[in-house]
Amino acid sequence: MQDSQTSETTQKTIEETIVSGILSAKIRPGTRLSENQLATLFSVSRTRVREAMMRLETRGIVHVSPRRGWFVVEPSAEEAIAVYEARRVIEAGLLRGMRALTDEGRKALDAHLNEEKSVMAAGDRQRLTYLMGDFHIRIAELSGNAIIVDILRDLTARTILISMLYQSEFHAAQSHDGHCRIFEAMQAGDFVRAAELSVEHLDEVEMGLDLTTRPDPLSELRSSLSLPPKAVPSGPTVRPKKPQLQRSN
Amino acid sequence: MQDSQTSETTQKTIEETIVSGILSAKIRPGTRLSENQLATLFSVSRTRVREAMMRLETRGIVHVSPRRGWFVVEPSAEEAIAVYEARRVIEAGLLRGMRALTDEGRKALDAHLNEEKSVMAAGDRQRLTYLMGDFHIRIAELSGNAIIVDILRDLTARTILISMLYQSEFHAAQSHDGHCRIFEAMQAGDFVRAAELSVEHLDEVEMGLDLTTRPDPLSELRSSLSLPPKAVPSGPTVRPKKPQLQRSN
DNA sequence: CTTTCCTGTCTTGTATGCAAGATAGCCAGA
DNA sequence: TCTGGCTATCTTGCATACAAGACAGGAAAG
Repeated sequence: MQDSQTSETTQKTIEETIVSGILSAKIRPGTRLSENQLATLFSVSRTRVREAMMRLETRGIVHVSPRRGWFVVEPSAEEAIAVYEARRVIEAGLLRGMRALTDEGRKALDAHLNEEKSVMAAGDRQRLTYLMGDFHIRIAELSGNAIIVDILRDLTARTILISMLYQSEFHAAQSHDGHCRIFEAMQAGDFVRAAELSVEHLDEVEMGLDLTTRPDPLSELRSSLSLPPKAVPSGPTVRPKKPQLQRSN
Repeated sequence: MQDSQTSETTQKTIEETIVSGILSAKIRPGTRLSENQLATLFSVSRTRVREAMMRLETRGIVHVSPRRGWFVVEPSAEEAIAVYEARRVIEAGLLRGMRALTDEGRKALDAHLNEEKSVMAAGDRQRLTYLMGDFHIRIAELSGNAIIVDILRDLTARTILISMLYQSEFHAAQSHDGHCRIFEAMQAGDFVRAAELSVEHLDEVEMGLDLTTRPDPLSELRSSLSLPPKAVPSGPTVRPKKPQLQRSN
């Protein structure tokens, strides 16, 4: 938008570089992000880097271990479940509320699915990872609601980190199929069906994870000794929580 | 949570103080938040204050005008619409996905609604504003999904800022009624109905706004001169957007 | 060989200093 | 009276210096 400002551009660049690195699976969960290294890399002082890190932290993408360093988050199994649930809620709610698919929207999604197909054939896995996540963001963009787009972008980034941690093999064809079916329902104007398909699709992907694989081999020991978990989860929780939201398909 | 750490507590305190100030309508949109004043107020250096501001900025709650100062956001009419739409999407999606209301959940909501009623009678408007927003957060908490709770908390804060800008009179009784109806549907186990009622409720509140009232009297002139808008909207938008999501009732 | 402790180094945490833009108020000139 | 410009002051932007915790590696003691 306003690229005339030199100042603001840099911080956003650091943030967006890291986010897009995650979105295309170039940055793994747990990656250390040294303030000094990033500072020299972007030719700025640590101050600016820190600001970017703080922002990314509130977006749930990085995490700081006090006086040890910044790390790309490694979502726990519980967090993984929460992320998928949040996506189901938002994406289903979004599709269900849609009324029509414009011509440009149809074209954009069609082009996207074609690219998915060709990149899948070409075997460019990083690009494919990016596209697979981006499909959902593109749907959000159709709604024209920037708030939802931003939320889903961050959730998608976390989803990709989750895949890198818990996904043994990448069923790209299956995902692509799911996307196509959602698109078909949308084209048919059946957004209720599209919402259902979206939930099913996310379920499929989630089911493809092995959430028993612990990214932190010490976590079991840690919890049995009732030590604090290694990562600060998300934002502050004010009241105690009693979980029980269920699948809606 | 982890109150043992002195360090981390302070930043969160600044952030949460401001957010809860907004949630209870004690802080108006457009309020200037001077780094120096906050620093002396919380007995920390500007550095910490800045970090809190950066976080609040990514949460869409404050906004910085370069070298002029930090301000609590004054959502434009377009942003206001987007916020309500996002809330409809998320809250409806959430309720629709719920399966059962636990006993504690029922009690919590019941107690909440009772407090709404008594505070409404007592006429404590700030507390009432807080409660009216908090009802929706409490529903999110029933899902046990911390991600959704955080998202809705921030959206609720923005909603309250929007009310302060565009709401001529506060139809508290109507809102309370809406809450009660949602609760009844939930108790009856009819979450589809609860979702519909939630959308209707948000529609009602949104309809009660006068979105033609410009908070910035110069905005019309500004736009006719095609100057940039006075506030940086939300996060970065990567692709151009074509708006058209519609009401779902 | 094992254990313990110590110290050097690397990390973030925090404060502070200075730069630079924005603004308001005043003063001078017409 | 009105207009233009200058300056004093207040704001954030950014870099840097130093504090302090974490950790690794080695030396010394058993």
